[in-house]
Amino acid sequence: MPSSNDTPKEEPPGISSRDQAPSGAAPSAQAAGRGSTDPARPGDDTRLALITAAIGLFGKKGFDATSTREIASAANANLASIAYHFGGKDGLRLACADSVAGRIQAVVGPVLRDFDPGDDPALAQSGMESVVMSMADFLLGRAEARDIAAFVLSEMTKPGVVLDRIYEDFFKTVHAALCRLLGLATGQDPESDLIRIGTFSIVGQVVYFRIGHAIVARRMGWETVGPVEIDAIKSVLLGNIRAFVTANRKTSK
Amino acid sequence: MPSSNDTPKEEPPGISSRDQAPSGAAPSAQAAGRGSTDPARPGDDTRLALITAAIGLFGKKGFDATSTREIASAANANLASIAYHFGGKDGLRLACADSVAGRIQAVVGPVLRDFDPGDDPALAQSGMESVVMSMADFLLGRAEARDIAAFVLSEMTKPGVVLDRIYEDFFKTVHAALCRLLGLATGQDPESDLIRIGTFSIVGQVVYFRIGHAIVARRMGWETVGPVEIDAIKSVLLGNIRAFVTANRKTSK
DNA sequence: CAGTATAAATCAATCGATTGATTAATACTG
DNA sequence: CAGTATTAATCAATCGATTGATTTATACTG
Repeated sequence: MPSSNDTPKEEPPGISSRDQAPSGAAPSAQAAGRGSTDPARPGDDTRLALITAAIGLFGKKGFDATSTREIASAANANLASIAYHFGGKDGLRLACADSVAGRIQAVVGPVLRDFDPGDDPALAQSGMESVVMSMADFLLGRAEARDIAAFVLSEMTKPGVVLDRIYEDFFKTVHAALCRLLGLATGQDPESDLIRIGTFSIVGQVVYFRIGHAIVARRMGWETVGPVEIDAIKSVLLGNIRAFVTANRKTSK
Repeated sequence: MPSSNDTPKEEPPGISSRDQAPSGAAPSAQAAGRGSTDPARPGDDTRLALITAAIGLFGKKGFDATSTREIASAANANLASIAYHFGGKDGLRLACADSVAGRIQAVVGPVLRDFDPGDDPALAQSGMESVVMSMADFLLGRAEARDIAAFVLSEMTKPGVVLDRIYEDFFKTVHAALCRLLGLATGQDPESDLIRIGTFSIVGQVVYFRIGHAIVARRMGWETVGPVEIDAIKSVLLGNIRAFVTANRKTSK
């Protein structure tokens, strides 16, 4: 038995590198539902169940308020499986960040990539509007999205590895794409302070209605935030986007 | 030993009712720095130190991630003093909410109360603008305000007694006052959905730049968020307010 | 295909450390 | 001295992590 046992034991899978989308042109079916064909390793069930349960609990109660026993119980898994699959609670948090970033990227990525406004400002504006409206639907509407959003937002305030990853994988790309649209719609430089900050101010509104939805609902006299209430919010958001474009449209010169 | 020991023990001071601003026309010096004159009970030093330390730690690390020992140590107080003064960790959280609500109310309350735009839309708009600009300065600028804001925002997501109190003491009043101004500026009904949601969308932008300041700074290439960067944000926010008023101004009719 | 060896994954049980809370004794103050 | 306030010490409970054993799935061999 050698004494220089530097590596912990036998390196459980996926504690140091990314877990999903392992290589460049990987089979995209891995992150999705249930790959019954090829790369369905037996432990992936537990992996996914743990991540799903953790995102929900982290979003609802916060990271520190959620115990590993709670997560394992919600995922119908054993307590030790967290350490086995993710190296520990922090590894699970990171895996949740990857999962969230990957899922959102899978939804919003193709839309932003395939949508080419050319040089048509009106088309760019309508693209911007539809993206923001989709964001609002996602953040305010679906119950599963609430957990994801709450998890991301809880990680947004505290700097760390999770924030780095979410930023690189999601925020940077999406924000830059939106700046392209808004810049084209207004005729401004997409990377100007006005457009970059303006884009933040627009998406910030959507985010706020998720964070403060309890306060908003109370002030509005809403018992729940259903489709009708979401439409009311979206109506104002849409007006704000158009007001921004109108107010900041560069005169032809 | 009696068996029907319903009341916990001997009811330490201030676990059930409000502690600060006990009556209506209370001396406003109590919440402020150091009342060396009259109602300075000996234990108030520890009380205030605990609340201050707790707000800072709750804001920075979150409620659940902050231990009572950490708070007591930061406040140079004994661990048991938390239970003595506030009945427990949850009581301290509630006292923090009271303190925050009281302090903000003391700052923003008189401004909103004494400012009477009459029926001048232009005056109402400039009032709205200055209030939002002050909010931005407070939330983005001062370091002490960051803890307060972070504490409030961390409590905003999870319903509970703290949220109730903050809402009643702060959000409801301020939001209604802002709606008056925005309604007058646009000529719309201050309690219409448009104005109420629109007001949320405006203050939501300010809040977002506090929550997402790490992401914003990274995307903008800012190393720190100093006065220059705050001015850049405020410039866009000001433009958004004016764009909202312009876009939603009711034609005289 | 049968039989064995290896690896991956799950399991119950337990570890030391830390949590919030509580106690009894002491110090301060008017 | 009486009441308020602070202190050190201790409580049961729970935390994240780890262990060794066990089960399950895959690979190898003849």
